[in-house]
Amino acid sequence: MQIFEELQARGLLAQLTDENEIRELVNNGKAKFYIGFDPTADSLHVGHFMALCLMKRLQMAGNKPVALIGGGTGYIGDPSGRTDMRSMMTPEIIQHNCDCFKAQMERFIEFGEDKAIMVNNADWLLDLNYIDLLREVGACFSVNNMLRAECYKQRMEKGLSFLEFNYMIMQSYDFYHLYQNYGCNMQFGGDDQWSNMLGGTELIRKKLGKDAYAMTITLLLNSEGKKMGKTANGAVWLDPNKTSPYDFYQYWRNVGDADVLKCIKMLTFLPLEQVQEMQSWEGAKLNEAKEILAYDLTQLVHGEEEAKKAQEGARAVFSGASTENMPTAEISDADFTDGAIDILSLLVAAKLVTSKSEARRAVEQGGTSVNGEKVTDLKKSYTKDEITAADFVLRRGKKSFAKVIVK
RNA sequence: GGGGGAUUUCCCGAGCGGCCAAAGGGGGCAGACUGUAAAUCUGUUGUCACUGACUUCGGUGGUCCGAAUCCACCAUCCCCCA
Repeated sequence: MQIFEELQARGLLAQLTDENEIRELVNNGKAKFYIGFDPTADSLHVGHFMALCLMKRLQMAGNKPVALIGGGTGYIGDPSGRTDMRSMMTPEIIQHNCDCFKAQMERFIEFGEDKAIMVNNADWLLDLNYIDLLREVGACFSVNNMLRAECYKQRMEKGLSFLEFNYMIMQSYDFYHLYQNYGCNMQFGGDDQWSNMLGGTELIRKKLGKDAYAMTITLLLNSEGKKMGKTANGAVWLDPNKTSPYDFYQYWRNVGDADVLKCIKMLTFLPLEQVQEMQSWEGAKLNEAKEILAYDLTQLVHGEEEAKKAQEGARAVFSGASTENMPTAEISDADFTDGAIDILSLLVAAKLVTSKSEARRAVEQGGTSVNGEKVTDLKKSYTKDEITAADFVLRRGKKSFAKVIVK
C-alpha cells in the first residue's frame, strides 16, 4: 500500500484540490509540502500533533516537508473556526511561542540538509510594503469570493475586523512565496484552513500561471462532533509542564468507545493490519484498545520511559498494583499546623481541588478517600508521621489521586 | 459622521431599587449503575473562620438607609443610516 492510499485508509484526508495529481506526487516522493503553525500558545497541542505525524509519514515516503512557523501571521490572528476575535499578542510573546514550537517540533521531525526545513513567515511578511502588496496581490483577490468562504461567513454575525479579514491574504502570500523561493508545490493543513489554502493556489495560478495543490487533514472530532484534544481546562498540550504525561495518558485512556479506533487510525503509527483486527473488539475488550492508544501516543510524545510510568501509575490506581509510579503531590512543612494537617487543607495542598470549599464538597459527597478508606469527617486531620510512615494515597473521585510526600 | 442597543457568575441566558451569591439551560465535579466508556438517575457548582460572614453582575465615580438594577463619564462590541 502506498502512502496516499494509507493516508486515505486512515481517514486522514478531508479535501483535495486534485486527487490524481496529489496521489501521483506524494506516492513518488515528489511533493515538497508545507504546513503552517501559528504561534498562538507556548506549546503545541494535539491538533498540531496530527499535522506533525502527517509530515513524518510523508517524509518517510520520500517527500520534503517544510514546517512554517507563523511568526508573521501571528500578528494578525486567523479568524477560521473562531466566533470571536483573538486577542492580540505582543511581539515578545509571539517570538517566545515560536521558539517553543521550534523546540518541540525538532523532537518529531528530522530537520537538516536534504531533510525537512523550517521557515518563519515573519522573515518575509513583516517587511511587506502596504501599497506594493495591495498592487501585487490585493488585486488578485475578490472580496465577493472571500466573503463566501466558510471561515468568514461564520463571523459575519459576530463581526469581523479588517485585520483578521486579511489573514487569508497573508496565508496565500506565504504559499506564493514558498512556491517561488523553495519550490514548494503543496500545502497541507487542518480542514478549517481549506479556504485560506485555496487562496494560495489561486494566487499562484493568477500570478504565475502554475498549478499548486492543497489538501486538508480531517479534524479529529469525537462521536459528539466536538474537537478532540480539549478538556474543560483547555487543550491537551504536548509540553509535559502544561499537561503531565500522566494526564496526557489518561486523556486517551478515557476516550469514548466510539472514538478509539478512529484515534488509533489517525494518530498512531500502528500498522493498518493490526488496526483491522481491533475492528471486531467490543465491550470490555475495547478497554485494551484504549490502553494501546494511550500508551502509544504517550510514548510518541513523551518517550518510552514516561509512557511506562504513566501506564503503571494508572494501573496502580485502577487495579491496585504497586504505587511506585503513581503521580505524587509534594507538600511542605509549612502546610502543617502543630504537626498535623486537616483533610481539607491536604486536598488543597495536593492540588486535587482548587479551593477549600471544593474540598469540603468533595468530602461531603463521599468522594474522598485515604489509602482506600472513605473520609467522612470534615475535621479529620493527619499528623506528619502518618503521612510519611508509608505510602499515603489521597484520592478524590474516581480518577484523581496523588501519593502525598512531605518535602 | 449621525441614531439605536448590548456588556451578568466557566458558557448561553433571566433579573430592571430591598425577598439576589443572583432563575433556567449547557458544561464541570461528586454519588448510584458500569468496563477508568456511553446512556440514565441524584446531589453539587463564588470564597472563607460554612446554620454565619465576606467579595462579585465591563470600568470609574455618584444618588439612596439600601444598587446587578437609577445617574454621569470611560471602554469594548453589535445593529441601522452615511
